Amino acid sequence: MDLDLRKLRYFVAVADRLHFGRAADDLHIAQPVLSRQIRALEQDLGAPLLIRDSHGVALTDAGRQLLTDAGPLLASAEAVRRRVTVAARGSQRLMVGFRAGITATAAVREFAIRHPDVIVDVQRIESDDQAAMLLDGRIDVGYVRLPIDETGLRVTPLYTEPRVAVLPAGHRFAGREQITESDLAGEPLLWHPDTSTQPTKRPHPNAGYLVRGVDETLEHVAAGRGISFLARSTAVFYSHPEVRYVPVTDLAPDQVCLAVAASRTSPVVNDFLAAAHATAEITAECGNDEMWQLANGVAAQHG
Amino acid sequence: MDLDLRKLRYFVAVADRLHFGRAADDLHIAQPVLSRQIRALEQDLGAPLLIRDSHGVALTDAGRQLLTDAGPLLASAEAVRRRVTVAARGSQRLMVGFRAGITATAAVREFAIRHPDVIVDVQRIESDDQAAMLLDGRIDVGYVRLPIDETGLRVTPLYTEPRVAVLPAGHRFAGREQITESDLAGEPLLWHPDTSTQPTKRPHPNAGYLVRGVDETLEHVAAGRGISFLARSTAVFYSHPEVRYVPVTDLAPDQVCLAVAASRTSPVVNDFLAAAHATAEITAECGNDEMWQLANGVAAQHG
DNA sequence: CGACGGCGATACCCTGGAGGCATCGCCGTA
DNA sequence: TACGGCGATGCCTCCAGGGTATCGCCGTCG
Repeated sequence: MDLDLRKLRYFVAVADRLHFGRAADDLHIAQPVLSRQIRALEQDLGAPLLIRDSHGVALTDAGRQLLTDAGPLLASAEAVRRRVTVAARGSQRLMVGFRAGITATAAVREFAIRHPDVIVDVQRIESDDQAAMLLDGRIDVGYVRLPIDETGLRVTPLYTEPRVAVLPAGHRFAGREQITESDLAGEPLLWHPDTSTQPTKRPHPNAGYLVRGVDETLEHVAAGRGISFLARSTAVFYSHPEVRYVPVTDLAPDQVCLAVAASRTSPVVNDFLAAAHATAEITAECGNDEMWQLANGVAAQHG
Repeated sequence: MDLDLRKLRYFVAVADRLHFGRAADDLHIAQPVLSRQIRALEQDLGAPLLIRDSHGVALTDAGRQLLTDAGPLLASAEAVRRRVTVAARGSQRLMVGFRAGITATAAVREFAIRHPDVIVDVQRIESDDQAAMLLDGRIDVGYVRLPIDETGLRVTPLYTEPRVAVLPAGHRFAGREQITESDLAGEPLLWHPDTSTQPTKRPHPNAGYLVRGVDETLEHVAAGRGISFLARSTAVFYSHPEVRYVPVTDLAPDQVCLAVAASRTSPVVNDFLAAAHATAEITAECGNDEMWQLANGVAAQHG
């Protein structure tokens, strides 16, 4: 009658690996159990999900459909469990996520006027799981940067800010006042894997380097493994002795948005969204010209 | 580890009735089973959900949170199952829902140019479950009318149309060219229950009459049980010998929107949305002045 | 060409959970 | 004080989910 979320989780494991034995290892169960559970799921849904033949395991149409749907459903279930256990503790809590360079302070302060009883936690988030954290309830509201997979989310734009190139200190453009995108044509670019999309797990072209978060980006750029780009406010917040920032005049600006899970409806969340929109200009100030020049002066003395 | 959707469904039944015995009847299981299952769920979540004392059963904070979250989660699970079984049949299908008075023909035709292989089914929907049908996958896209609970949905406005009063043929204003809202002050108004919000199941003030859908509305108005309002295009499509439509000049217009489940992402759905937006003007024509005058002339001869 | 190894399926067993029925304990009320 | 309503408990059965051992198929390699 009802879907069995455990079987669904098992199916996702098999579909990801396309291999019963290894999936069973991942799940810490024996392979025959997994084999039977998948068959039971197929019977339950009345549709074959996998094709097993001598060439290995492949997905059917129904299997592909289930794979795309199962992740969000499991995330929702996780979010429900998380919210219930939080509600059981009695204290009203709101977890706000923010990408590097964004300060939620103004919105939190504004929100606290209306809800002095609600405890607001803030947590930094990264591009590769910003959507997942919203969907599975680890954060209630997120200051996110595009691009983001909007599936299951409600995303509203807040403001934009220019982007800067991240160059090693010895780079030929490192001292420039500004450059254009075409100046950097052919430069090796660090690849930021985005696991928020389908977890197809193909190796990314960084020759094995995992680039996640700003600090790591700066390290890799400093090490000469490639260049990267950052929103200007992020560049204001992070400096590195071996790294220089140079504005790129013709690069599409970075879009900062507010995001919540679409299924999430609560007056507390709505009031925070209102507060965040009301204080958007203050939030945007972190990356304005003044802050940029100030930080740039500091950075210039740094090296 | 994973949430058990069956226990969740059981919990919703108990929370709705606030009575174990009756909830067990609803679920067609014995009361002791239900009692144990709820305890198991509480243990599983690590939080008490219900307070049982001599005064009956009440929800805790955690229980309230779970009740609000459980419905959408169960609907999502249902949607997943439905989509998988449809995908298993191989044929690409798209179910389009539309409220009374709206014709999806133009969008369907436009969509068919791009996707001749996709079978487009259309189905009329009502206000009281338009959101639920989107959330549990019975329809993929909906031409809906506001108000609608946007939780878990992606709703984009299409067009607006004026609204008309629905009056019995013998009403003192039945022959008027137009009236204002204040003219109808004090008139008994039919109440349309909206089960899409919390199913609190309190009796609605219609003295026992269930008013659902346009045809029933017309019957009740004709019987003199009250007056009602309809979007003009709906009035164009439906006529009744004992009922007259009169434009209300100062009533807020009816907003027609497109809606999809927020978790639903598929190129087919997106293409239909694009087609629907592209043909919005054609769709809106059903309620324009010309159609209205034509229908009104017919209706005048009708009586 | 036969032996072997990888991999999913099957056989069989054990335990725990979900269902049923009968009954208890509590409490409000007649 | 007796009774009735209601949720909890005790006890049984049965099946689903977990394990181990093994089979059957097939590709590969000596």
